[in-house]
Amino acid sequence: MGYDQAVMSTRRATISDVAREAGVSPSTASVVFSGKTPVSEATRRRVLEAASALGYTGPDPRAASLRTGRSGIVGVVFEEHLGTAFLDPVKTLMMDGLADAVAPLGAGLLLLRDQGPVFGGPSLTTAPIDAAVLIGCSGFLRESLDIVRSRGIPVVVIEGDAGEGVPRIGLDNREAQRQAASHLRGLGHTDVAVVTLPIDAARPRGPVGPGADITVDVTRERLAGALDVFPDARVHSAAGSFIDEGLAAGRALFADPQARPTAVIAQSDLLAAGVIRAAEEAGMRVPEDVSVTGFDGIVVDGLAPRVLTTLEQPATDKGRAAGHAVAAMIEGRDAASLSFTCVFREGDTTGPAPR
Amino acid sequence: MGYDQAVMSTRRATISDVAREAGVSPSTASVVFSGKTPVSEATRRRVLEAASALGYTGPDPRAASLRTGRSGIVGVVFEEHLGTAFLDPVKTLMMDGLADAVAPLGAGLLLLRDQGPVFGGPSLTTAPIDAAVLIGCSGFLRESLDIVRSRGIPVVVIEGDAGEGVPRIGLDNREAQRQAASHLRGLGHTDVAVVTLPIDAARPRGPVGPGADITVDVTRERLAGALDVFPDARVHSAAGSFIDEGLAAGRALFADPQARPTAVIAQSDLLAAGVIRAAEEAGMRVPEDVSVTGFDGIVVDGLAPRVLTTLEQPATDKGRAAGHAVAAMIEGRDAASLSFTCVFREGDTTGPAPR
DNA sequence: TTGTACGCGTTATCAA
DNA sequence: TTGATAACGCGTACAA
Repeated sequence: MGYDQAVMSTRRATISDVAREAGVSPSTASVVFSGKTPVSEATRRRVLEAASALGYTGPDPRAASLRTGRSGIVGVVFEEHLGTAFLDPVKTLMMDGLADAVAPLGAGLLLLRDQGPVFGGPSLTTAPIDAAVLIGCSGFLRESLDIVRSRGIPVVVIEGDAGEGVPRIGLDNREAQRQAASHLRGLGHTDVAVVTLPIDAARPRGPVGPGADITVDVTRERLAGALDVFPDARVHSAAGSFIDEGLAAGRALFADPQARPTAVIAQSDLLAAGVIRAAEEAGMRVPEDVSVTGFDGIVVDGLAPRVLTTLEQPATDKGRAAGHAVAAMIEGRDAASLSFTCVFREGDTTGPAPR
Repeated sequence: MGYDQAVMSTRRATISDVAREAGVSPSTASVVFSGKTPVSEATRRRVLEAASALGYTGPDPRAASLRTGRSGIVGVVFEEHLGTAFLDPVKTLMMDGLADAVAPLGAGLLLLRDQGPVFGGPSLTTAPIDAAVLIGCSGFLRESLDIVRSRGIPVVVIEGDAGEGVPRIGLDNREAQRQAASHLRGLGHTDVAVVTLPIDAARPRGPVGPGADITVDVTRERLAGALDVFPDARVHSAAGSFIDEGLAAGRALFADPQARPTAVIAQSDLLAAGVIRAAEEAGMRVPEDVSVTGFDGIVVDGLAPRVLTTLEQPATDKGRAAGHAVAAMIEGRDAASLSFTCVFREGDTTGPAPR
C-alpha cells in the first residue's frame, strides 16, 4: 500500500493498476470499459469500484488510438487563417453541412491550417486524424497530401484538384462565371474588369498580369470563365473575400475617370458589395454607369434594397457531400467525385452598357 | 530483401524499419525527424534516403502523442449541434478570436459536441486534447468535465460556471439585461414579455413557468436580469437563436389582441428581429405599439433601416481571452477568470409605452 | 554523435 | 467469461 500510494502520487493510475486492484487481468478491465465483450456483473462492479478508488477515469485517448488506429477525428484543412472558416459566409455554410454529415459518424472536426510541416502545431501530417477534408488545394497542401494519402487516410477535396484518386466536391465555377460574363456581354458591355479572390497564399493585392501564377483553384477557374468571354479584361486581385477588399479594388479600378470599366465581375458577393460602394463613392450609379456581378448568392449586409446579380452556389450541400464522402471512405466504401451547379440570378446591379 | 518486401506489403514501415535500412539505430533515426539533437549530415542523408525508399513519411502522430503526452489539439465543446458554431454570429466571432489566440500556440481546434460519453464519437473525454474550451457548461458537461480535469487537462469556460478552479470568461449578462429592462421601465412599460434562448439541452419551445429548471447559464442569467426589473414578465423560450424562432415566439405573444405586451425583451438580436417581424405581421408598429430589445449587438440582416436597441457584447474579445487563458495554462502559468462588459446601445426599436 | 533498453497505456487475439 | 501475450510506433535517459 505504501508503494501504491507512492506510485499514485507520482503518476496517474492506468488500467493495469485498476486491474491489479480489482484482482483481474488488464484485458478484462479493458473490456469493462469498452463493452466489446460480455463481462459478468460481479467482475464488472469490482473493476468499476477499483477504478473509482484509484481515481481512474477511463482509457487514455492517446494510447487507445495508438492501439486501435482510430481517433474519431476528421481534419478540415484551410489554406488561410482559421478565422475564415468562421467569417466567410460561404465557408460557414459549408462547415455547417459538413458538421451535419459527419455527426452520425461520431467524429469531431479538427480545424487545421496548412502552413507546411515547419511550424510547431499539428498540420495535416502530424495530427491524429481518421480522414481529411481539404478546402481548396494549393501547392503547399500537395506535399502534405501525399504523406497523408500514403498513410491510407481518406481524403476529399472541396473546390480543388488534389490529384488522381482524391474525390472532389466541385462547382462549375468556370461555366457559371462564363454565364454571368455572357449576361454582361449581352447587355453590350465590352470594357470589363474582374476583381478576383486571392490568387495565392501570399495574397497580394493589385493588378494581375496575363501570365500570373494563380495557385488558388477557385480563383483560377472563375477567372477563366470571365476571360472566356472577355479575354482582355483588366484583372485586379483582392487579399480576401471581404467588403473592404472589394472597396479597395473598386477604388483602384475607378481611380482614373478616363478609364473606368462599364462592368465589374467580382468573384464573390462580398467583393461585389465593396465594388458597389466604391462606385458610389466615385459618384457612379449602379447599374446605370457601371454594372456589377457577384458570386455565391449569400446575403450581404448593407446591400439592401439592391439585389445583386450573382451566381448562387449550394454551399451547405457541398459541405454535406464532403462529409458523406469521407464517411463512406472511412467505412471502406468508395466515394465518387461530385460537381454542383450554380444558378444564375439576375438582380438589379446589372444593366445595359452606358453609351 | 524478400523478407523486407513481404513485410512492406503487409504493414506500413516504421521508424525502426527505416533505421535498419539505413544501418543506424532507431533513436538516431528518430532524432533525424525530430531535429532535437544534432546529427551528422551523412547519417542524416542516409536515414532520409532509407525513409523515402521505404515510403516512410514521418512519425505516426498517434504513437508520437502517446509518447510525448501532447497532441497539439485544443478542444472546443459546444452544447448544441456543431452547426451553431458556424451559424450563430456571436459564436462565429468568438471562434474567430479563439482561433486567433491559439494560433501562436500552433494548436488545432477540435470542434466537439458534448453528447455525453455514450454516443460513440470523441467526446470531451475520449478525444486526445491538450486543453479544452467550453462554450457554456450545463449538466451534461459537468460530468465529462470532472474526468477531463482529473487528467490534468487545462479547461476554460466561456459563459458558464464549471465549478471551482476553472477559469471563466464571462459577461455581465444579468446586469446588462437589467439595464435594458430599466430602460423600458423608464419609458413607462409595465406589461413586458421575455423571449429567451434555449433553456436546456432538450430545447423546448414555449411558455416558461416560474419554477422552470434552466440549465443554460446564459439564458438563466439574462432572464434574471429581466426579472429583476419585471418580476411578473411572461417568459417564452425559443429553441435556438434564430430569426424564425423569434418569429414563432412573437406570434405566440401577440396571438391574443387583448393580451399583448407593450414591450418584448429578446435574449438575442436574431430573436428580436423575429419578434419585430411578428409584430409587423400582427399589424403592430415598432416602437409605437410595442418596443423590442435585443442582445449581442451584431448586424442582423433584413432589419435595416431600423436600429435595434440592444446590448453590445465583445464577442471576439471573449474568444481571444479564452485562447490566451488556455495558452497560459498549457504553458503551466495560471489563468484568471475574466468578465467582459456589455454596452447598452439605444436604437429606434424602443419607445414610450402606449397609453 | 550514436546505440541500448525500456516504457508510454492500451487492446486484439487466442487459448483456457 | 476470463487471462496471458504480444504488439501498436515512438522518444529518451543513459551509457558508450
